[in-house]
Amino acid sequence: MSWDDQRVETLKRMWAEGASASQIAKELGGVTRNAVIGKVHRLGLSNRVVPAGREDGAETAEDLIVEAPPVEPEEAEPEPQPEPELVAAGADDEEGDENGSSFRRQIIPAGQPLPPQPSANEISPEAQAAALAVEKTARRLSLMELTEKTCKWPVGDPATPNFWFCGMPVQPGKPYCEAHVGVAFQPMSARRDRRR
DNA sequence: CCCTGATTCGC
DNA sequence: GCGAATCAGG
Repeated sequence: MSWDDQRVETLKRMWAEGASASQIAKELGGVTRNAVIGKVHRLGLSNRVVPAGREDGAETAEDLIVEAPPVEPEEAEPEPQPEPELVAAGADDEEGDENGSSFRRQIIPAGQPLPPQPSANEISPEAQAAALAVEKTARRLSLMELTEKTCKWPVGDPATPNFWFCGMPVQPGKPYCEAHVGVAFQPMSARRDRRR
C-alpha cells in the first residue's frame, strides 16, 4: 500500500478527529499503526505539547513546529440531553466512509420510549459532557461489529435505524471506553446531591 | 496485559 | 519516503 492522496487525506482527517494511530491503520488497511505514526510525523502532524521546560538553542535544528492548537471549544452544555432522533430516514453518512455494508433498513416504528437510556440522570456534568463529546466522534458500530475491545455503550433508540454502539477503545477490563466508563460507573460518592 | 505516541535507522 | 523495531509511558 502506498500513501496516495486519498489515504493521506483520510489519515489527516482521522488524526485531526483524535483517532489513534491503530484505529487509523485499521481503517486504512494494509498498514500498521507504526506506519501511520511514521507518516504522521513525516507530514509534520505531530502533536503539539512540548515537554515543559525544554527550550534551548542547543536543540537539533529540526523544524519549527509551531502548530496552532486547533482546540475545539465545543462544550458548555448546561443541559446535555442526548436527543436520539426518531425515524432517521434518508442518508446520513457524511464523509467518505466506505462501510461495505448494505444493511436492511430496519423500518421499525420509531418507538418513543427509551427510559433505559443509562444516562440522563444525576451524572457529573463533566462525565456527561465527556460522553457526549465522545459520542460525536464515536465509531458507531453495529451489534455485530462489537468485540471485547470496543466500547459497548449504546446510543440512540434500539428501535431506530440509527441506533449504534460507541465502539471506541475500551478501558482495559471494562466494557466501555474511558468516557462511558465515567458515566456508567459513577462512584457512590458522586451521587450525593450537590446543593447549588 | 492492554493500549498510546515517539524515535531510530536499514531499506 | 517508508515502516518494523524499539522505546517510553498510561
